Amino acid sequence: MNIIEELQWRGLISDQTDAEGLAKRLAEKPITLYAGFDPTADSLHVGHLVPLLGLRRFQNDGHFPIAIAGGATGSIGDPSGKSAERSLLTKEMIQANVDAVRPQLGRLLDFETKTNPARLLDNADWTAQLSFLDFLRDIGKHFTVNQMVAKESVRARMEDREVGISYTEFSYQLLQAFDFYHLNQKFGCELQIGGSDQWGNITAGIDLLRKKGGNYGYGVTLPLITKADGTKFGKTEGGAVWLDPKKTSPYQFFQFWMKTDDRDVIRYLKFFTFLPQDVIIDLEAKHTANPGAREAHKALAKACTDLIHGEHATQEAIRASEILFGGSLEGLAESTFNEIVGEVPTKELPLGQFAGAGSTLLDILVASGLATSKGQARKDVEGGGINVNNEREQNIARLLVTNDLLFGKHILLRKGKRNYVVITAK
RNA sequence: GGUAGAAUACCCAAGUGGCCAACGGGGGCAGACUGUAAAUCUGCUGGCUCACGCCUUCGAUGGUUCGAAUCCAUCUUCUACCA
Repeated sequence: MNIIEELQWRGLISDQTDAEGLAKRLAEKPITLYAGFDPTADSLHVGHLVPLLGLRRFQNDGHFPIAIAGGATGSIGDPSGKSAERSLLTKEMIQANVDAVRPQLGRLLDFETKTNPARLLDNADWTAQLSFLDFLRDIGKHFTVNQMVAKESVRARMEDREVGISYTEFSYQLLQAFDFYHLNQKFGCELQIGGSDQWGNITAGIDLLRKKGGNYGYGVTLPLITKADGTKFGKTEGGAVWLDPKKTSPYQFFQFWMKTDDRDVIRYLKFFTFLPQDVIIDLEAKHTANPGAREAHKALAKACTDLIHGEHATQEAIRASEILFGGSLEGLAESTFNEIVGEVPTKELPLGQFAGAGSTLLDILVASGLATSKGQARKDVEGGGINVNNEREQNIARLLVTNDLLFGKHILLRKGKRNYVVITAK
């Protein structure tokens, strides 16, 4: 099975230019391809994984991947998929974001291999020093406003008279096209992959390749990840699910995948893991036969966490999950409990708060972040949603005292089924 | 620039002098059932309080009134039609 068939089987091809030509080209010899990632935040999130893993899939098949941290494009703002103009980030923020995102991009690609090493570049390197006049003469001349306006991302914004589109964002597609051209000239890059919202930007690049250099380029877009319940993929109560362990801990990351809707889990295995076909087919059979066993969920969560945080962190996340969802804390060894400290959101409070009469459970709930106000905390307790050390507590007058501390220092609070916070007294 | 209309809690949306912390829907949180799933049913959904109650909130500011989301004035922002 070749790479395209593999991607098709996984449902990872949304659209492609010249499918026949690309298949033929790939069969001849390894291709150089790229995908761009604009540093809009100080970390990538799970939504970025699809194109990033896409690069890796090509690399695994012997091709040369290039990941672009978009220091230049990120400073302009891509209008694709955005219903309103975004405010610009400062140059300092962009640089900080690029610095943060680079190692994340790097981690998923292989730079060491002798046969087809990956490259990691910042498009600011070849865009920043280009003068405005040169850009207009060398690049702008090859585009008609007519075709630029026809792009979905631009048209949508032009039709909405309230929001409109700035000249800055309008120009985005030219910058991205220039990237493709530059990479084509310098590294012989012939293929660009990206999310399905990137179609217009990719074809703009292919056009530029042909008009300016007489070269032929290909484009493949990957699907937007959807959820069975119609909500947006990659979001939780706390916002996006980040790859940075400081923003989303490995335990939380692991749990994110564990919570996947049954209807989505097989698709996600195909999208987000490198597990081979036969393994996924086997998991699908098991999942269909006995969904309650959650075999597919476990495999998905493990594979994804391994990939992003490494095996060691994954084992800790699995261990913490087993402890927390395994049942009673009865007879739990301190060393075992310590495994979940820091994995689960942990809040340190002064030991003095538990001395003597102690503090009210309500206050501690607010301090832990599990409840947003005392009123909310009271309702949660009255509603039976709060567990202290895994035992339901419905008394709103409950005080937490030294005696409640496990091993003299911890209290395990839980709201609902799976929102845990470890309180550590110091 | 002129005329008419609109602005309500996370979102949509009722309310047009006291019964309004404000109907209803969505979303969110929790409970039951389960499998850390989905669907379904139930409760909650401004803050403080054990509670009576108190405080803050209906675009902004000022006013009328015993009493205002509701009436008046000014301002701001949006919408529609006209220029």
